[in-house]
Amino acid sequence: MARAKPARTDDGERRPSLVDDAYAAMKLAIRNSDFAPGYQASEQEIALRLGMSRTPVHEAAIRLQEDGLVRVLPRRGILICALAPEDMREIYDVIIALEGQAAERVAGLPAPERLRAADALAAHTDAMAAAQTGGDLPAWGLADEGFHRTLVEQAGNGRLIRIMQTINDQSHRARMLTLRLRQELDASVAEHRRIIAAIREGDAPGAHRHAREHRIRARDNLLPLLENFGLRHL
Amino acid sequence: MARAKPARTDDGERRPSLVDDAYAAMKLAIRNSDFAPGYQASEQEIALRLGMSRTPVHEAAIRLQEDGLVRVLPRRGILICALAPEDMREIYDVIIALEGQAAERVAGLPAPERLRAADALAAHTDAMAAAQTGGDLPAWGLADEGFHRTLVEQAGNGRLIRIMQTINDQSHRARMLTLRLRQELDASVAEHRRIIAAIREGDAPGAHRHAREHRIRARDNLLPLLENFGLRHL
DNA sequence: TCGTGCCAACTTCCATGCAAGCTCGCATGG
DNA sequence: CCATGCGAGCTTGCATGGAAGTTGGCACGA
Repeated sequence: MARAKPARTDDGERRPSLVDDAYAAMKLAIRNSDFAPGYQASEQEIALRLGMSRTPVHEAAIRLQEDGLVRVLPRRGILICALAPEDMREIYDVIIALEGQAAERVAGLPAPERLRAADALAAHTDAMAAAQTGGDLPAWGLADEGFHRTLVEQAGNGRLIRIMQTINDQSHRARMLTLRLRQELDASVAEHRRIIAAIREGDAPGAHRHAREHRIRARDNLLPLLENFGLRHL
Repeated sequence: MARAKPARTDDGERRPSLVDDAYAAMKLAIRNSDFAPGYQASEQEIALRLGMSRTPVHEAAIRLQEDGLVRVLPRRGILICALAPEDMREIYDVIIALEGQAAERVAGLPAPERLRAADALAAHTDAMAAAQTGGDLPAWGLADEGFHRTLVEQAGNGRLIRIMQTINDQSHRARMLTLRLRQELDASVAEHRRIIAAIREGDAPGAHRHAREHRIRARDNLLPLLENFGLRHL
């Protein structure tokens, strides 16, 4: 007989605690800019809104602070972090290094695995091309995100995945803002295809180089946009 | 008149809260293997030992879990994480990528700054050479650590620094264990000097490549040691 | 008008209480 | 002898209260 409230699911995962709920809710709110950067909320207020007491909210705030999304100011509240162009430079430096490494790893996989990975990456890239001809910008963004997430996941390095996840959470708002300003969507598709080709051939250094250069070009397109539009913090 | 218990120091830093104390104490205990990997402690017990209540210990445990040093098992206690050789492979992948990027950045700095950085790096490397001829292994380890920390710090990327700090905390125990097993200390000194030379010349790609290859070689020396000694978890 | 000091309201920090979940050992029945 | 059920004692999850720190506005004096 199935238990009504299993403390663990069958695969060993814990059921979400209130802390997890608060963490997820706050993270989502920050992603969607329901909590705008610079906004200073009190734990009490958030707890009330989420229908729980202050404790789980406080603990979730600690985790979010560790993720770099908020700052907990002692006795003053929770501050939603803003990003300056300088932060985006930092973030891109990390992305450039780690995604290049991930691509190299994927290209170094045994043939069956790396071909499967290449197929998955190609599917995302095809979706990008389709969205581009259809003029569907959100779909393009989603497919692009899928490509990069898949690339990192296929490298099979849990720490690398986790770091990239954190850094992507930080930069999500900036990506959304600049999506409609970018003029070089077709270049991305072409570069993705070069990365995929290198992976298919098992050309690890080539995959590394192409992934790296793809992100470097994206950075060099993005940073001027942010600075010219005077986005001191977003 | 100076206040007895300033809430903030003059440069805007917060005074350590009990949570910070607990975090630092537990982190140190893990570093020193006072808490051995695999050990399962109760928050109550740690709280008692540190002379505080469970709350700050619990919150510190959340931060340590975010750092990957412990796992908080619901209603069962705090488990000190162990590292398998597989984890070290993951960790080295991240180090290889990020330290290469850091070296590139430092080499790309304006001449005065990068020469100052090179001098600092050279000082650490000289200390390594001296410790080596003197047979002082702990001093060698400390100087080596100083070199790599300086290299990353000089790149001036806060996120990169933070990530490397976290990953170094994770691998600290493994480094200590293998320090006395390594046979190639002189190779490290030579490779460091190559990195420094590239930085002095402002040769960013060269600095990147040398830093990368230095860490790749170190990994290829280290991983077999761990596996041959049957260190399933440490 | 402007500067200064003080107080009230609000905030988090931390201790503690209660409830619920997990573990392990013992008793019980096959 | 072995399997099973059950309960005592342990653990943490979460709520809440008191204490202490921070802020902002208002009254007061120059």
